[in-house]
Amino acid sequence: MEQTNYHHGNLRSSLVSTGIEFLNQKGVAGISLREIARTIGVGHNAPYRHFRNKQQLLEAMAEDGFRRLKARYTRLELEFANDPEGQIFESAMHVISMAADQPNLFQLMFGGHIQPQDCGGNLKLAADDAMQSLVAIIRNGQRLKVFKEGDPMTLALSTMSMIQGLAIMVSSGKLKVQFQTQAKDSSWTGRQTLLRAMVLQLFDVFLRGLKRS
Amino acid sequence: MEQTNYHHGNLRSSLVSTGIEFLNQKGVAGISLREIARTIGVGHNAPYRHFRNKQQLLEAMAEDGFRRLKARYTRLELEFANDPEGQIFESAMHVISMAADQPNLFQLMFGGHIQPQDCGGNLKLAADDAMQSLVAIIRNGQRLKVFKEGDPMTLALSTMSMIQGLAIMVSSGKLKVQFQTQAKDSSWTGRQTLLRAMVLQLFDVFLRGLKRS
DNA sequence: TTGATTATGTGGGCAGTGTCCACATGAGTG
DNA sequence: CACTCATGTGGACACTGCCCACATAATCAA
Repeated sequence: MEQTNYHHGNLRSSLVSTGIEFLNQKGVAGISLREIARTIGVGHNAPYRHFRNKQQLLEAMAEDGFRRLKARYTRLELEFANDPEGQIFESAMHVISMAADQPNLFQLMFGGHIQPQDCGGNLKLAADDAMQSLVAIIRNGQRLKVFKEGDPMTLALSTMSMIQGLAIMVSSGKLKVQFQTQAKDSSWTGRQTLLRAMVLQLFDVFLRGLKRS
Repeated sequence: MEQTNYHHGNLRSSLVSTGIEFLNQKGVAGISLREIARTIGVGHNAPYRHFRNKQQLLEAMAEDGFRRLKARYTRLELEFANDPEGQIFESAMHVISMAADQPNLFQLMFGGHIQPQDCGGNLKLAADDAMQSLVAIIRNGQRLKVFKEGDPMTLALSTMSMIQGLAIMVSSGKLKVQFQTQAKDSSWTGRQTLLRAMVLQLFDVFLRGLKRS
């Protein structure tokens, strides 16, 4: 009897998870507190015991996404130690494949639906952590003479922008066409390798620069 | 008597423009067909004579944004002829300052709220035009030996990603902090020059590459 | 054990929304 | 003038977020 869902139980987490399900299926605009409560099998007012607003539920869902993102970041940071280029590319790849797999969640996280200053700092930290990791990676890469010199913050912001941009293009479907038409193999791993190849090309421009010489 | 707004008139364009006003003030989620109709002074069903859906009104508003964007693009393309780097930077600057001035409109245009394949191709063209312009600029820059060689489409996609990423960071307020705290001069031109300086720094990383030499 | 307090879930209700419907009105055309 | 068609009107329905008072289960003090 793990989940004592009789009359009480682990709501809140149920709300968040089925919320994310609905998010993936019907987009941010298609989310309804009442419908979530209905499918969980609970009164239409139960969610208000765990979230003050619909907005707060959305923030909790986004926070869940940020948390997963950060967990993976730190794993990659260890896995590719002493390979800053690998660290950065794999981080980018992770964000981008998340944008490909769960475009709506990505849109919720980065589309301006969330105002980090509203919720109790909990979310703001999660969102900033990625930035902190990036700065650290850049700094390490500069020490190893892999990345160019200069203000690490500026370099990190540029890198973040590039990653976000790629992810946005993927999540909004502007890149999907090209790597879907090629994809005879429609399995997840198939799509993943194609996506990887494409991002590799596009990210290389960023690493080496658009200008000549 | 330009606007015969008595019983008939130029609705549709009124709907779009006051729609954009509401968008700027209250965000995408805060837009209500009924409220728009109410403030225009028209029945709550009048909009349905011009748009099948709320969605279609949103698309029309986004299309308006795309149109303005493209108009500026072609102007810049002429103004900075034979200066591909200038063309690209000014294009980026334009997108980004739009993201700064009207973050909600920008979010509507690129945040996944619009499915270009839905509306009658009219919007899809407007959105793709920017891409076409970029490819042309890149090609010209390659001819002038300013940009590196390689598939122009790939280079254009990278550039587009970088621009989008910067714009997203600005519109979602992740960069606002830094260039607002510095801004003693809070006038539009003041903010604009600060924004310009910041983007210049960040974009330079993209032009020269993150890697060392 | 018992009794009170707190956390959690329930139903009713209200204003507001998007969308469908039948109807009204006005402009334009034969 | 009559007819048609584009455009605008009010009514209605299901649905939503959120507020209220109330019910129930868990927790804890005595």
